[in-house]
Amino acid sequence: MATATSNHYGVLSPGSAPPPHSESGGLQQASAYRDAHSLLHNEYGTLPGHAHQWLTALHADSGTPWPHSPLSDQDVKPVLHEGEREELQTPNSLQQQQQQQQQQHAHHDARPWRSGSTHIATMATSEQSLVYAQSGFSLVPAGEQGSMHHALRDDDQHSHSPHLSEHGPHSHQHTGQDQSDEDTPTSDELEQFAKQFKQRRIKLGFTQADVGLALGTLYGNVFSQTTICRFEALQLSFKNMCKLKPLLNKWLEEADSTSGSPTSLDKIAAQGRKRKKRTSIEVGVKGALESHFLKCPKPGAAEINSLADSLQLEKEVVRVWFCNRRQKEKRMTPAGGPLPGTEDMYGDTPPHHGGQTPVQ
DNA sequence: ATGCATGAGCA
DNA sequence: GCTCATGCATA
Repeated sequence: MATATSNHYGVLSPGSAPPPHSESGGLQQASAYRDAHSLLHNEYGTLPGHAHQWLTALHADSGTPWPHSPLSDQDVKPVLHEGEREELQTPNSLQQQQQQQQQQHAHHDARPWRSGSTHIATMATSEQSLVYAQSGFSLVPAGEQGSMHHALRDDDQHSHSPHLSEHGPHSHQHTGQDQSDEDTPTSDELEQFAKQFKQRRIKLGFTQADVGLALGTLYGNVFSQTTICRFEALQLSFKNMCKLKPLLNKWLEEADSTSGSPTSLDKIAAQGRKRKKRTSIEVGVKGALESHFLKCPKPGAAEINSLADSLQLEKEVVRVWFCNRRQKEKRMTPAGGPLPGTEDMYGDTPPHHGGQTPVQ
């Protein structure tokens, strides 16, 4: 509302926006294609020169990696129809995430997610350590990271929302790997689940976009390919992961049981809101921004102004860039995740891991 | 898969 | 104006 720069929306394509998902019929597509695709596609090659990533980013302000509370939701998407599914409609949350913000500034209790299975004493010394710790975990098979896993702290799995996202009349599960779909999962569980989810999804021949749409038909909450992708890649906040997990879990069950039968994939998806054209920030400029970010991850308005001025960018662009940058820091998995040859950063390399395809 | 963007809710 | 959830557009 404040500075709605130069974007004007209101352009809607009522019911037209053709989602070219000509694949959801159950043909071929996804499986093989996606496989190969992602396998040889580690394309964050656009990185200008920031190899430092998360390791260098330590700020004294909000050191805590994931200061969120694992439960709560806020979004009640306006897309649901009055005849849809009532069981799953996320109850309107009143107090979402603001509390966390305060908490994260106020303190940082070094409480690991995993309820006391291991301790993180080694890193609890400073906030910086926490940052390191976070970035540290990337691709370790769940269950092996006894030496040093993420020091995550969630605060309140109780503060509100009695129970929300799921709890349908479902009481069956065939997968036999999941047991917690109603309590707060640990980061390990999330990682594990994400992995299995992706695997199954591909096996069943669904694309990430398909799943996003299906969630809409199942729960009235549509999600984009992006979100599904980020879930699988653990690139969401812990809280967000927790929220999506039950949904995706349910979808898995659905997809599995109805694998083969025509699933009614309808549902409108796009209510076109015209976006501002994506600004492409040049590598040089990006580098400058990152430099500033390292020094000051939270520049004030004045600083943003001068920065924008010297870099010849809109102030809004700079502001958003910093916002996104900060947000990125808080994700479960930094970005790119599995770096080649970086699996034993801590000398804790287990002789083996898992037994299936690691990642794809 | 990811970069930039929008918007809700809050301070 | 921030955080946080989310997604269009794009590499």
